[in-house]
Amino acid sequence: MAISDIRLHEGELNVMELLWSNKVLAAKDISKIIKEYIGWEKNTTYTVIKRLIEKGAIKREDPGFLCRAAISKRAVQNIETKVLLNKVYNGSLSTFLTEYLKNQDLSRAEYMELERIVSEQRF
Amino acid sequence: MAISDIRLHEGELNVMELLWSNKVLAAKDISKIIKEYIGWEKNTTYTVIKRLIEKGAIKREDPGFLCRAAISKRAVQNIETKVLLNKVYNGSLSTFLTEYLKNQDLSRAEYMELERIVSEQRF
DNA sequence: TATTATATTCTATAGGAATAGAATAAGAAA
DNA sequence: TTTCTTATTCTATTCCTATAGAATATAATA
Repeated sequence: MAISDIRLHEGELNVMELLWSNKVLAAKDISKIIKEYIGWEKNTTYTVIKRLIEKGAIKREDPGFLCRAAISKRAVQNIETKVLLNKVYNGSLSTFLTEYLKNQDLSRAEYMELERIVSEQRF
Repeated sequence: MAISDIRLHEGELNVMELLWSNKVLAAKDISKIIKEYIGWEKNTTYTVIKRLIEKGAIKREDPGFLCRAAISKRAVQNIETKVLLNKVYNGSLSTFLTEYLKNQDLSRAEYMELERIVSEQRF
């Protein structure tokens, strides 16, 4: 599966977020952390980890059942964003901005923030 | 179900797009159009229409099994966008712009277009 | 009105996602 | 090395999506 085809959903992101901030984590520790913060039974976490490995989003290293992200957060952001743009904005970032901003009630300060972001990125 | 809870997926959007551009359409016509453009069997389309009615995205009017969108495209765009922002951008539009733009290789012209959009919306 | 065609509903299958119990394997402790 | 605990895998349930065949109802027409 090409990286650009890897789609992750809510549940899987819980695990990935941990890996994105921790480089490497043992499956058992992931399951403990998630048990604590999200409440999943360890089995649930293992099942999700398994699927993430199958999808190619996690690399498993042994011994220790160590998990390492095999896809960057940035890549996931890009994929998900493209999916959204294609889904309801005609695939276009401009359309997105035009339409979405219309519906938001941003303050003047927020607009200035956006302007700043756009112009900064330009360089 | 509150409108803001209505999430639509690809298949359902095929139908909704038709309704957003046509005000009212009979189910039978929707099924013909979709059969032609997407290839779905009429039964498939009817099943999807049924689900959309259950979800509250379509209002059915009889006689004639007329369908009318009960949720605007704008609303769907907003919902889906919020979902994306929450999913991978921390719920923040600024984060989205910052991160996403980093990964795009936009031309100078495209940036100017974005700047224009943002500053126009401001008024 | 009997027949045919079309519209509509019902039912069903396969697959993915969410969730976790049961079973087993491996490591720690006695 | 036996026992207990923890880690890991297997199996299963429910729910949703995608898809459409079969069945029925309705409308058109001969």
